[in-house]
Amino acid sequence: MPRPKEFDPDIALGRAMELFHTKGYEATSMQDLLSQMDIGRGSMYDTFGGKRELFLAAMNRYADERLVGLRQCLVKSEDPLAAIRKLFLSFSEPQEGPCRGCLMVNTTVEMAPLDSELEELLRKRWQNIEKMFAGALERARERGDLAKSKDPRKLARFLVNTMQGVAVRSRGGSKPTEISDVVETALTVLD
Amino acid sequence: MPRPKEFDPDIALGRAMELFHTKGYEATSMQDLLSQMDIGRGSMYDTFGGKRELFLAAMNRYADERLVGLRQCLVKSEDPLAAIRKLFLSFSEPQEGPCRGCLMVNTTVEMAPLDSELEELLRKRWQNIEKMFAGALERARERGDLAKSKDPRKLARFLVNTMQGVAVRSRGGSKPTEISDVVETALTVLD
DNA sequence: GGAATTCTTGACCGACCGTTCCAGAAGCCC
DNA sequence: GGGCTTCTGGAACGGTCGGTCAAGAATTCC
Repeated sequence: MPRPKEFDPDIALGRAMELFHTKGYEATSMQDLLSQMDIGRGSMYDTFGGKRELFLAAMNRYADERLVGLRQCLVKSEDPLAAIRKLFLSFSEPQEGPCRGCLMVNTTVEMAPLDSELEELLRKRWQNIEKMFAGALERARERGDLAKSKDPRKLARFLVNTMQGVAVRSRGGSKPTEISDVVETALTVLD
Repeated sequence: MPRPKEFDPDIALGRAMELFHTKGYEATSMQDLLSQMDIGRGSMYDTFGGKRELFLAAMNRYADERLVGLRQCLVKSEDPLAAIRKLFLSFSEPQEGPCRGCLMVNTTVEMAPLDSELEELLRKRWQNIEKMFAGALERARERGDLAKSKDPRKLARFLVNTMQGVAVRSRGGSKPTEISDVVETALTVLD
């Protein structure tokens, strides 16, 4: 039997995720990561493989967590339209800590055109989110909360686009009132 | 009198701008820049100062050009609302070359939280653009093309947010039809 | 206790980073 | 042409990059 690891890979990955979220891929050095994860170089390369692999793992974990959150908010909700409204209005609440935006958006902007594998991965993730919104909107339509004339998929794409824009603004340091203006206006398309 | 430069700083800056636009700040090396700009190291540092200064110059030039384009489209238009519609619909036209998005959005995402000087610069730029939209919407309202109940500044923020989202999607490799869905839906808030 | 296996630590690697510097070329004025 | 000044090209700088590797510590099985 092998000697057990002295650190928890999940915790270390979580710390790496935070760092990538804050600084992006290129601006984060291995030394940054190692000191933040509090493990040695060897442990890092043995466990995760390398910087790129570590980043991919962090990205996927972030996306998974976001997806779970959205699913809980959208799919399991009894009133999908109200859930969407609540979700978007929550974007304009002031958040603790520095403005980091959304790691998926940050990565799409920083790396998608330069890394076709990552681009494909992100495309599927965004599609997945879009489908979740489309499903919720479809349910809202069947419940009679959304006009029959509306196209759920088109609306879903629009909502995702609004989220992406808000993520940019958020990372740019926009004040909550500005974001509030945006989401309130965006939500009027559901009326 | 000094010996004249053998290269045109404007052209060199334009080439640097393209490279930064495509690859971002961190992922672009001085060697990349020098070979693309086709000048020597010394000339570069004498003329522009360094990588960061070069980037700032490139950013400002890009923002200036974008601003001029928007001004021509929005401020000088006789029918502001139609101009806005035309502008946004143009986003969904297929574009030549690789998907690079918008340098202002890319920089906001990559660097704003890590560089307070750049963050402030970008904030002013975005505000400027927002004001231009707000002005056009105000004129549309006075012309009777926009309902009196609409808030031009709120709408302007929303439109800028939509642009930012579209820039993200564009850099992520979205197809024109997807972007078309987004802008068509977004434009319905003007009705 | 001894052997086997795995984990940890940190020295070390070549490559590349952005930057500096200088010798020489090239233009202008007298 | 002589004397400036500026520009050019490339060598060289220290530092840091991501990654490798080996020696020693720690754990389990026999």
